[in-house]
Amino acid sequence: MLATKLFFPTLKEDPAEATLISHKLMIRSGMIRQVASGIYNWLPLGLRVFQKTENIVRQEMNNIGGMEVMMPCVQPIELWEESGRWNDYGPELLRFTDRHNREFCMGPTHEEVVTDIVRKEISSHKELPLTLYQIHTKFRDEIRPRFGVMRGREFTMKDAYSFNLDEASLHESYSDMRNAYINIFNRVGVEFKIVDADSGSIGGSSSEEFNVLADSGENALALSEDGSYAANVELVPTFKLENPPPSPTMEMELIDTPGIYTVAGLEDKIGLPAFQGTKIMLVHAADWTKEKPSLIGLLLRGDRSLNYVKAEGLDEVKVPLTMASREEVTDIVGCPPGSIGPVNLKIPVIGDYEIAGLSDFVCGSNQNDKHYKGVNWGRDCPLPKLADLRNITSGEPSPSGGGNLTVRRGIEVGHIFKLGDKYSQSMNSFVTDDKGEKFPILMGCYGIGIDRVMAACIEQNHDDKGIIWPREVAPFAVTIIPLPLNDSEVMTKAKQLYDSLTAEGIEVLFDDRDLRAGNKFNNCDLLGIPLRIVVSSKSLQQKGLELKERAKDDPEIIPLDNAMNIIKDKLASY
RNA sequence: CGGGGUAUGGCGCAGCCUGGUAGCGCGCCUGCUUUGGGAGCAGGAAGUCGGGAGUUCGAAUCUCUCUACCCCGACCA
Repeated sequence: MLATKLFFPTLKEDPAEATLISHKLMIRSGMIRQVASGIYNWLPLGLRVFQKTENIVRQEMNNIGGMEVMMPCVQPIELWEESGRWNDYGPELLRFTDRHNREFCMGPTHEEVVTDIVRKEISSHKELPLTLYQIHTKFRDEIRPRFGVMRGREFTMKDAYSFNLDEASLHESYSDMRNAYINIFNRVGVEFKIVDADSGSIGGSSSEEFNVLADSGENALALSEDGSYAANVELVPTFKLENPPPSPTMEMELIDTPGIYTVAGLEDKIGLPAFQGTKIMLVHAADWTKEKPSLIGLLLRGDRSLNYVKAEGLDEVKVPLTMASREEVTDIVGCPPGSIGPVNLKIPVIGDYEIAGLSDFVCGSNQNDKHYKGVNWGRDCPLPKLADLRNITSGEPSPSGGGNLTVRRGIEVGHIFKLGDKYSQSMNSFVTDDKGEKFPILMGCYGIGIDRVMAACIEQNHDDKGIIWPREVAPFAVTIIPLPLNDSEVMTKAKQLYDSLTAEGIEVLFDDRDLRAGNKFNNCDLLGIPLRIVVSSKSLQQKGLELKERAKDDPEIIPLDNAMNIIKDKLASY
């Protein structure tokens, strides 16, 4: 490919709309441009990387016997009513009507449609197991799209679905898929962790997430020292305390705390350590209705954060978890949020296990601008019902016993689920087994966000000059820069090398643009192409070429007559 | 949806407080020089100042309103 023929509008400066490094670099290198919030154009250079990523996924899916299909983006309401998700899925599901006033949605995922295919066409156990997949556009009307294609509304997902007769077969499909994912992410060139995960709105029994480790990640992962335990913090259990709290040493006392409505505020202004404080979150109770709002308080130690998944697991709490509005709190409790506490609170409270260990603690007084200090369970306020409510933090012991946990950030790029018979039951997808009995087909579903993988890959592979693409996803393997353009020997040799590499199936960007060398070098670094070859009159005098790896600082001179082999070796080792 | 912010040539920004001629850098076009890490000089083109309404002799600037985009929170590949 000649650089003069490639449309890749690069930017010297960071675009104003981007904050995340991968987002900035994708725009600056001319890979993508935004069309609307969370919706992007893929320009030629971006699409090259996109298709390479897609093809790695496709190859690995085919390797485990997956069969590619393509299902529609637009899906009818009927299928979603059957599965029950027309109600369960919130405003994230983009719904609309056609000219005949029939209702449709843009598919955020394809369980319903794929189940519909299978229930109509498969009726015997002899036709199982079956794995279907597609690489296709999805639409989720995210509340807040951000970070470029990392969290877009329109995005591309590889979604695979396995259909199995029994648990053993499901498990086999699941572990094949798991291995395929490991191959995929290794080939894409990202460092990742597989963690146990919550199965969320998709439903199903067990699931694992593939997370690319990156500080910018939205997931928090708990990893044990010895590697024996890895889970999304949403899932990591905490336990009842063994020991009773220390004996009280203080009397309960009402103190003035004007303008202080947060634990951080107490810490700043009256020097209270956050772990001596408490906080209470008021959420909608299970029997909450608009007409009759009823709330429940969730009490945590001041320095802890509420775990939403655990909270939603409580019978008393409305799902999805909804924080009470300021008005609801004021109406029901009699004072606005920020000064609420368990002493004489009029609504039920569930406390995190850990609060049982507190004595002489500080809490809100249910009067504005005042807190209690020196509060003790039993004497001043009954100990509430306890449950596991909080997120684990770095340094706590692993549930597996394998040392302490470290919490790290990760970008979720893949998720695999055992769905079981959730969709088969609700959508009536059954097969007859060898004894003539009917069983619901067991399903697994397996997703990879293609766009997200690319962004995550850049998060892990860049420097201050630009992207450093891993070999398999790089838009080109090699750039050739002839210097100067008007030297006929340089051009001849450069062209010969270009032709030889191209003939070997190696993708080369030939920079024939009439630009200064510095422009080309900087562009080349920005685009992140693994190998750069400079053919110059200077190096030709020594019968050599200059070769520089993107990931390394210094170039080397390689002999012209052996250049092909050296380049091929370099690429092979990349 | 709650909170915060931004909107001015293609891109990045200043100007707004204190109303009066729309400016800078990069990019773009022409010419000359230069030519290994985002060149120099000279000349040039390009802006409904996000939309609408209002105040005013006069609005990028003040007021109201709408919209879009970005950031922080609840969602997920």
